[in-house]
Order: sequence, then structure tokens, then C-alpha cells
Amino acid sequence: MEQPEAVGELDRSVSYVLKQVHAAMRTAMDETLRPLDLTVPQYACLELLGREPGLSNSELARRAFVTRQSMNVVVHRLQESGLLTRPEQAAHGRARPTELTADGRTLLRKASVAVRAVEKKLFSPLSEERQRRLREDLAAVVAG
Amino acid sequence: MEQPEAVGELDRSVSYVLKQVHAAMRTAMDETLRPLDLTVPQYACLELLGREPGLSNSELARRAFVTRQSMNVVVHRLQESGLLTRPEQAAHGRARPTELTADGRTLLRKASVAVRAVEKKLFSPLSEERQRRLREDLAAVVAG
DNA sequence: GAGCCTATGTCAAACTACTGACATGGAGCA
DNA sequence: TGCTCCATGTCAGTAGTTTGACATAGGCTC
Repeated sequence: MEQPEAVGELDRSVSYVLKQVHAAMRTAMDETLRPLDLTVPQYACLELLGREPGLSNSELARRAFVTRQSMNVVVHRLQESGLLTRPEQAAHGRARPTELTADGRTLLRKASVAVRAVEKKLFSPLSEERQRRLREDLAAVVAG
Repeated sequence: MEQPEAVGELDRSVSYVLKQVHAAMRTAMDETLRPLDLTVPQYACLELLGREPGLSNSELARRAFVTRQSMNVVVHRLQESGLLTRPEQAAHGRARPTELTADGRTLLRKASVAVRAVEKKLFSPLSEERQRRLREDLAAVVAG
């Protein structure tokens, strides 16, 4: 059981290696964000709002790859913590544009720096050029 | 809200694109395996045992990137379905080597073909050469 | 305007996965 | 032998996520 990989050719499967990297990233981000009292979905929500203020709950959910129901919980908790605000009533349709508070922006800045560091460390085995290539290749898959 | 990506430079983050691909893969695999009455973790378990029979529950958990407790549930359900077997008592330590039954191997073959097709389709925007490169790059990240 | 469709927000229930905890079996060492 | 340490298996409790369902708001066509 202590042999490296035996005959299994799991390393030949892109999916498996991708899942492996994803798991490593998730774990690293979890540990980094815990001191800031943030979960990964919460951070994702803040990051999205930082980049594009006024997103609705459903839109946030789509971009964070979770259901609106899940994102709804995240948003409510962040709102209770005073990190973001939503108007009581929607101006136009039902969608209520969400925005960061000053506290939210401050925390996001800290979290963003920490996450960027994690990302940098995780992908450090790859040169800048290969990282760019990796990003492009993955983007091509998404586009397809 | 219908503009492509606005000023957000999310596409510049490897993590985000990686998560995006991972989500797409997960969804596609889910849909593909549902007709076979398999969840992704269940399939992962079968695939691992197909490649390396006799793995213990804890070992399966590690390789599928879940806790032993979670894998325990998966294994028990697959055992109830008659897809795999575990000895009642461990021969040596506490670890009980798990193996596929004939039914398990049959189902795995079907599932494996289906999953491979999904994978092939998902990564089809990339040439064979770029897929190999992508695999190598991701593997390098894992090794680090 | 009436009717239909879509999107959003929200509630409830089910499921999944995790954390924490404990007992057991074996290896290593004094 | 006796002790410690580690890994495995398992039970219980908790948290997060999803599925399913429903009401509402607006766009669309007729």
C-alpha cells in the first residue's frame, strides 16, 4: 500500500489531476481565510462584489457556481456581519443590487491579499509563462 | 448585467478559471452517471478499486479527496448494492481490503466509458498536445 | 389588456460532507 | 512486558448545499 502509484494510470486522467489541484487549492484557501472568519464561498461573494458592485443574489450564485439558495445564506450572513448591504425593496424588478460596506471593502482587501499569496505559492512550481499558458488552456475549455 | 465581464479581471485568476472548469466537469459527470444510478464519489470509489483492488476505506478516502467518514457511507451503500465486497474481519490490522464484485466491474466498465467520453468532449477545445501539456502543468502543481 | 414565459427571492425538507470523539489493532521502543 | 504512538473503523452531532416548490415582478406576444 506504500508503493507510489502501482499500475493505476490515474495521472493520465486530466480530470483526476484537476480535481487534485482543486482540492489542494480549496484546502489552502480554507486555512488562509479561517483567521479572517471567512469561508471560501463568503470570500467569493465579497470578491465578486468588489469587482462588480450591484450584483444580485442570483447573479452572485451563478458566478460562484452555487445555487441561489446557497448564496442567499451566504449573503444574509455577510449582511448580518455588516459587510454588505441590500436595499429593502428592489428598485426595478425583484433583483436587489448588493454592495460592500466600508467594513466589507476593508476585509476584502485583507482576504484578497492573502488569497493571492496562496495562489502564488500554489502555482509557484510553474513559471510565469506556464501559468499564463495554463490559464489560457483552462479558459479555452470553459469557452467550449 | 448582460455585459460580458465588465471591468472585473476574474479571468486573470487561475483559481477562478480552474474552479470554473471543475464545476463544468462535475456537472457533466453528474448528468452522465445519473442514468447508471451512480454519484460522482461512488464512481470515484469504483474507479479506484478497478485500478487497484484491495484498497482500504481510508486509502480510498484519501485518493478521492474526502474524509474516511464520507467514504465509509459510499462504501457501505455500494456494498448494499452488491457492487463491492469487504471481508467481515480484517486479516491483519483493522484495514479491510475492498474489492469489486462481478456486478461492480460490469457497472464500472459502463461508467468508465461514459466518463471518458465526457472528459474527451469537455477538453475537446484543446488539441491532444495541449491536453498533454495541461496534464503535465497540473501535475507539476500537485508535486509542489 | 390578457396570457405566457422567464427570472428572482424565499421557504422547507433531504441529502451530503465535515468535525469531534472513541475504541481497536499493530508497530516501535525502553 | 509495558508503554507510547499512529492508523483504521465507526458513531454522533453539526454545518453547508442541494432539490423541490411557490409567489412575485417584468418582458413578450397576441
